[in-house]
Amino acid sequence: MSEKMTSVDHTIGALGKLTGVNIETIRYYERIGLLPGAARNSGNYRIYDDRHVRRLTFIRKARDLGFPIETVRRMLALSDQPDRPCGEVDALVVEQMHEVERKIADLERLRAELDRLAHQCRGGLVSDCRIIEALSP
Amino acid sequence: MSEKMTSVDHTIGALGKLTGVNIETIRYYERIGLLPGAARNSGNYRIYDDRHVRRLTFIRKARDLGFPIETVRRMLALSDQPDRPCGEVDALVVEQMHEVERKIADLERLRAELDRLAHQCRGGLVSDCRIIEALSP
DNA sequence: CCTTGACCCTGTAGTTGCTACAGGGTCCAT
DNA sequence: ATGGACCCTGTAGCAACTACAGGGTCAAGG
Repeated sequence: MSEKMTSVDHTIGALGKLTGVNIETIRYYERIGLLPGAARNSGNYRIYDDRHVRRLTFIRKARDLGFPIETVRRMLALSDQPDRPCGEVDALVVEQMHEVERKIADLERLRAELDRLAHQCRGGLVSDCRIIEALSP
Repeated sequence: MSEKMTSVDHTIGALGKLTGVNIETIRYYERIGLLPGAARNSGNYRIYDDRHVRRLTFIRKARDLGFPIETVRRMLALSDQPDRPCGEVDALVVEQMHEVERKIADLERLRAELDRLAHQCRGGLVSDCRIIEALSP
């Protein structure tokens, strides 16, 4: 017996439901070479197998963590080379974490600024609105 | 005497330097109707006056606070109607603050997730990388 | 057998907010 | 008059999708 389980085939709609990825997005991933092309049935429908399901699930999880597409591409390439050290993968994760931390810091600064601004409203007319004043030179 | 100060004219490059806005961006703002068109000199150069400087400064500050362009457009429209109440302006600021807070919350969740992931690296081979495992189904 | 509705196909254009050319014209100081 | 800095229009590109338009396919019900 093969050690592989029987592989189920899916149309693009079924794959989308399984992975939570929009159909248009799946086709987009194929177009940019992120997800390998699928076999086609007699009516030219894409037919996906379990490897596609695994790969697209990987992509979705990585995207949900905010990794850019090009990084996901590199991660997939790495995951296809089992004897390379794990360090590069780890580095990508750490870099993404720093990126997220930078964004958080930027937004915290914005939040403080907006908070300051919002508290200046005295409910009068635009002509003497502190918010608009603050944005004017 | 007019109560207006003498208005200085600027080319697009000078306006860019004054406000810290890229020249291409200034032309873009004109194209989308955010900044009014400028007068032209005999060589068809745009010539800006102080009202443009004020308006573009307003735009830049609002954009720096993360307000979407369409919101900036509404704010500018409001600031042109001095006898309307300030409440709508305040509402836009508050909504933007909530938006920023939502984004921060999303990113905090990501950061925690990434942190968890990064700490799983044991420095081995890709074939037994916990990070890649975690992203696979 | 035929129809109907859900599904699928390709290809292209739109989104947001710029940024980057290409291929020209203008201004001014030397 | 010439060189370099500046300006013009128009278009295309970026990220990462999303939304059509205008078709073809499939399976179930009548």
